[in-house]
Amino acid sequence: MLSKKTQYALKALGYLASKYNDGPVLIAEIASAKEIPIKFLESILLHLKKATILNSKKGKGGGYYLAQPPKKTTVAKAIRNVDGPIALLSCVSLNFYEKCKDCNEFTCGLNKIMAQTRDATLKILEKKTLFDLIDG
Amino acid sequence: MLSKKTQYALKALGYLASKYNDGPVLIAEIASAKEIPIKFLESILLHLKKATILNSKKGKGGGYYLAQPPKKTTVAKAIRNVDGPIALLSCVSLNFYEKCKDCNEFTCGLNKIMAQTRDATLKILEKKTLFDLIDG
DNA sequence: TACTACTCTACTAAATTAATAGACTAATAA
DNA sequence: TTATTAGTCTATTAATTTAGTAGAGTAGTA
Repeated sequence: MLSKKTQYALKALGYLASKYNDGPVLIAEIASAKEIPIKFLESILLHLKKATILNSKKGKGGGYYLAQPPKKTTVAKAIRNVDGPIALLSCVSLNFYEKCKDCNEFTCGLNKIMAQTRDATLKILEKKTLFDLIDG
Repeated sequence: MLSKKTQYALKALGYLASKYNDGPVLIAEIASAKEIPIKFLESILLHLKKATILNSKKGKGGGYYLAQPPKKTTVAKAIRNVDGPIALLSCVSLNFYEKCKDCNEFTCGLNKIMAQTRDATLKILEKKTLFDLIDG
């Protein structure tokens, strides 16, 4: 399951995608539109900015906005940045790989199943973008 | 990511699948073969028994064994029994559904994406069985 | 009837997740 | 140039989940 934090992140990104072209959006506006605790959202947005998914503008008229057009950022990238691995096991993760301490990946039945699952999941999440997160 | 508990469960089930026809297997044997803390494994196996995935026999010559032939139990069923939902969000879970408090499922972009992901994942995990967990 | 092995309850420790508080810094517009 | 607005950052806390441990009890089998 995705963490609450990731759900908040995706909701916020969907909202910002829908407001793309409207200039910076206040944290407070996103928080109230999507019912996210404002301070928690603040840290999430900051994190996404460091990941170059978002940009921000300070001062009056400032706020957060997508660093690129909505269709340029995949949902997979967003999830990985907040939650980490998408795969169900570290030993089949492409971006957060870690070897199992005691099992041989060439003979491990579980490894094979989870690798297939990962592929099926990524086939979708690597194609979906922030544009697809816009409600409608 | 699957919890450690679920990983242990799947490893143990794979081991029992490989020993199907050999009669009951001792908890201690499974634990040492798969490097699982024995007391922790004990509680996992008991849980799987209550879920009718395993049976056990007490006394000398006793132990745990699969309640059905390996190909009769799906990996999806095993995961659900230990970890709970396979879907990435409760609002798209088939077996552990819970409504999001504030979003409309018909218009929610995230919901649609996650439902697709769930379908892709289940297409695999509902077909794979404990037989596929056997190392080789 | 003694031994073996599963059963069950309760507890604890560690890690992760979720959320909050508050001081600080930078940009903007008047 | 200064008041205001809004993002930045650090630290802390609370809640929940996960992982693992201990030990007494019960039941089946040879």
